[in-house]
Amino acid sequence: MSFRYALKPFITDPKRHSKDVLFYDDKVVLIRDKFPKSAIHLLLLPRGDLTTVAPAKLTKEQIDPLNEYINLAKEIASNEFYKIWKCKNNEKVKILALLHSAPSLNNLHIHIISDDFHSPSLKTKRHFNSFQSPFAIMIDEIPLDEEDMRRGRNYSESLLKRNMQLHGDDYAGKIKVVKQKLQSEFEAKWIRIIN
Amino acid sequence: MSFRYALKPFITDPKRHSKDVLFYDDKVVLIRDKFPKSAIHLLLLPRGDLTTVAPAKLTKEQIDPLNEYINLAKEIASNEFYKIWKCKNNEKVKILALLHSAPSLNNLHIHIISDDFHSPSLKTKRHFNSFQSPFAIMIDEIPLDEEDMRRGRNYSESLLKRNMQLHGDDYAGKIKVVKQKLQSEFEAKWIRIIN
DNA sequence: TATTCCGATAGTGAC
DNA sequence: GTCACTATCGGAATGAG
Repeated sequence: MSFRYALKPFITDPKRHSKDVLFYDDKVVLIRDKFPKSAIHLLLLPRGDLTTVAPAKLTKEQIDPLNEYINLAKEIASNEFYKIWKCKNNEKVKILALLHSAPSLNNLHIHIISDDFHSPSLKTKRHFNSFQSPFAIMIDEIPLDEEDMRRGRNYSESLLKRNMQLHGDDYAGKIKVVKQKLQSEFEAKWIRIIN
Repeated sequence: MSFRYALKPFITDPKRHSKDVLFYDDKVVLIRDKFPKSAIHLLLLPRGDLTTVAPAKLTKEQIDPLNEYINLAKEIASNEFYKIWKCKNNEKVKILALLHSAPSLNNLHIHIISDDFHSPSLKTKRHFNSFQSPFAIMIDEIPLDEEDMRRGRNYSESLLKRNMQLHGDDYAGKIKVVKQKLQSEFEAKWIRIIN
């Protein structure tokens, strides 16, 4: 089987992967991303026919029934985050729910991810842009407009190659600099809970 | 002093560098290249006013008096080569005399080099193209035509970035493949003399 | 185009 | 569109008693 179906075993048999599964029922499976791009990074996997739908083609009717699961997943992600990190100034962690406009894994998966992007697995400009450019389709953007260019694969891929932008600053392709910036921002806000 | 004058000490004081100097008189110094790009690679350094002339601007009147030195240098290079290598089929080693059209070292230097380009110091496409493209000005091409594009630095530099070509085959930028090819050709022809 | 160091970029293969 | 590996490509510094 191709790497493009790496998520399929979790959908078909969540019990077999209890170590990585945080929640499941007959509609969804919630797992930890194997290569987390933030301090907390989960994937919400619909189990039914939805698993074959392209993110850019999702309809309101398809996404609405998932909203309660998305909120649940955000809550679980938040709890997982607070198991490890404590805020220095009483702010709450911000959890995003989004889809990649041109994912490489074929089973539909919603990213549930904290907004820090501070992680050893975030290594490349593509990683960064897949969350910090319009390549990331926020859940509330669904359904995409009929003319949205992210329906086209070529345009979506071009978004991954563009210069990295953070807080309005252009970092070109300097991922090392971006990662240092993200790290110092994270460390300014969060402190690890010793356990 | 800038790296661009790395050859100057040899010209001004050849006695001080006897380990690297194979011949000198009041007109020239012949040294081993510090980063040889072939089995044998020497540099012939004119000592007088010629040391400041750009290779592409050399005149016939300037180069003619050097011809006997060039022949001597080729002879010395050949002898040095045969101290280490023996041909498997009685062919002679071919020694080239050439200049780089846009050298990075400012003192005029004529490369005296065997035509194998089999050396650990030949590492990059630029190295290869500096000898195996028109960037290499053969001694008998001097003086260059007035319209020769190699008089322009931009054009000369572009020659270093072009695809590598060997025996009419295009190797794109694949220096690893080119080096393997050069190595097998060298080993097919020459055998090291144990000493 | 001198080298060297570092980092960004690009192609490949995975079953 | 994934990751991991390898290799290629690209800029910057290089000294200075």
